[in-house]
Amino acid sequence: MPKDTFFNLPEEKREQVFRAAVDEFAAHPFEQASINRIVRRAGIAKGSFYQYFGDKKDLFVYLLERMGEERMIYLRPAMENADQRSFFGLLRSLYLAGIRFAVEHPRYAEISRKLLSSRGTPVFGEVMRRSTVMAQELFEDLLQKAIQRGEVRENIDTELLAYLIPGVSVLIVEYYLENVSPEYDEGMMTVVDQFIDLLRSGIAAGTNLG
Amino acid sequence: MPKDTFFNLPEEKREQVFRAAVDEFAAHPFEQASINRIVRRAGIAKGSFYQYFGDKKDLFVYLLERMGEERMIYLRPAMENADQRSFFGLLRSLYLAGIRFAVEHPRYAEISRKLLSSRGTPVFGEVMRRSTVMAQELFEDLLQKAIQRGEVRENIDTELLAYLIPGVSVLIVEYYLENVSPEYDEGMMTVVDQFIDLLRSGIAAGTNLG
DNA sequence: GTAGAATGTGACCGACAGGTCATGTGGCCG
DNA sequence: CGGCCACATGACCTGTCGGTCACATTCTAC
Repeated sequence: MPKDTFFNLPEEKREQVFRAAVDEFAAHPFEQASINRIVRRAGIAKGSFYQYFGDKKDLFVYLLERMGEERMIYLRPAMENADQRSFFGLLRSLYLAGIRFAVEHPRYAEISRKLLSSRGTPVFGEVMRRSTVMAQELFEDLLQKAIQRGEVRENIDTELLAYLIPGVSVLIVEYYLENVSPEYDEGMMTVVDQFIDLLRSGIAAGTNLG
Repeated sequence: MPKDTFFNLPEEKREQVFRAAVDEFAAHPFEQASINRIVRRAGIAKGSFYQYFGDKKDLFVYLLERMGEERMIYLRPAMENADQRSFFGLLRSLYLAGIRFAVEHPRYAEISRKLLSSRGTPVFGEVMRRSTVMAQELFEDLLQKAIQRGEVRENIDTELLAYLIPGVSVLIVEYYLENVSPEYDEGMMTVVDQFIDLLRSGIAAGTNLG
C-alpha cells in the first residue's frame, strides 16, 4: 500500500507519478524497471518517491490493483447473465471485453503481457497467483455448467482447459501483434473467433464438420 | 562463438565452465544471469572467462546451440517417415521426444522455459527468432499435408495453429509442473494426450463425439 | 638454458541499481 | 512571532553488474 503522503498529494502530481510508473513498467519487466527512471520522468526527487511508496514492489502492486479495477469495468458487463448464456458466446464476450480494454489502455496491456510472460520469477508468484487462480476457477466453473447443460462434452479435463484458456489468450495476442498488426485493435477478434472455432470443433476432418 | 582459447582447454575444465553456465541460466533468465556467479561456481577467474567468451551473449548463444544439437538427437527419430504418418500420431511422437529430452536434461528444459516465456525481450529476438520461425514452418507444412490427405479439415487457419501448437506445449509443461507434479517426467504424456484429443475433436458436445 | 606465445588472474573501472537520511522549505496553529 | 509538521530534496550508501587490463604463470620451441 502506498503511504498516506501519496494520497495527500494534489491529484495532478499523483497522476504524474502514476503515469511515469505505468510508462516504466510497460517498457520494462519488474526486475528491469528502474526507480531512477521513474522519478526522472515524473519530475520528482528520489527521496520523494520513498515518501510515497515503501519500495518498488509496493508501487507495482498498487499499479496492478488499479489496473485490475479498470479491467473489471470492461469485464463485468461481459459477464452479465452468465448462467443463461452459451459457454462459447460468453467466452467470446470476455475476449472481446479484454481486447477492448487492451485497445483503450495499450500500456496496461503491455504491462499484463510482460507480467504474464514472466511466470516463474519471484515477483510473479507474490503478485499474480491470486488472480490466475481466480481466472482458473472462473473458467472451470463455466465449463462445469456448460457440461451440465450438455453444451460441452463431459469427457474433458476441465482443470486443464481452465488453465489453457487464459494462457492461450496471451498467445493469441502475441500472434496478432507479431504476425498481423503491431497495434492492439479489434482485428484481434478475427483471431479470437478462429480460436473459439478450434476449441469448439477441433481440427480433425470428419463428423464434426458442418 | 567462443574463442579458440575455450576449445583449447582440457575437456574437464571446459565442461566445468559449461556446466556452471547451464546452472546459472537454468536459475536465472538471461538479463539476471550473472557472470560473477558463473565464474565463482566454475572456479575460474573472471579474466579467464573473457579469454573464453566475448561476452555474456556469446556464452548464451553457444549454450543454446549445444542445447539445440542435443535436442535434435531426440527429435530426429520422432520425425522419421513424417510423410507417411498421421498428423496427430506425429505430433504425439514429437511431444514425447520433447518430454524425454526434458526429463533427461531438466536444466536444459528450464533454460528453454525461461527463454520461451521471455518473448519480447531484446535477447529473445536475436537468439530465438530463427528457431521459432523454423518450428512454425514445420508445423504449417505438416498441417498442409494433413489437409491434403483429408486428415485435417481445410477451413482452419494453419498459420495460427502452427503458432499456437508450440506455444501450447509450453503451457502444458507449466500446467503439469504447477498442478500435477513438480518434476519433469513422462506423466506429462497424459496431459499431452488430453491436449491432442482437444485439438482433434474440440470440446463441443454433439456430432463429433465417438 | 631462454625467448616468446598462450593462458591465468583478480584488482579495478564506470555505470547503475534500490534505498537512506540529514537538511531544507513552506504552510498552519497558537 | 515561534514551534511544529508534512513534505521535498539530492547527495550518499552499499551492492552488483558486465567488462578491462597490467601483470604473473605456464607451455612450447629452439
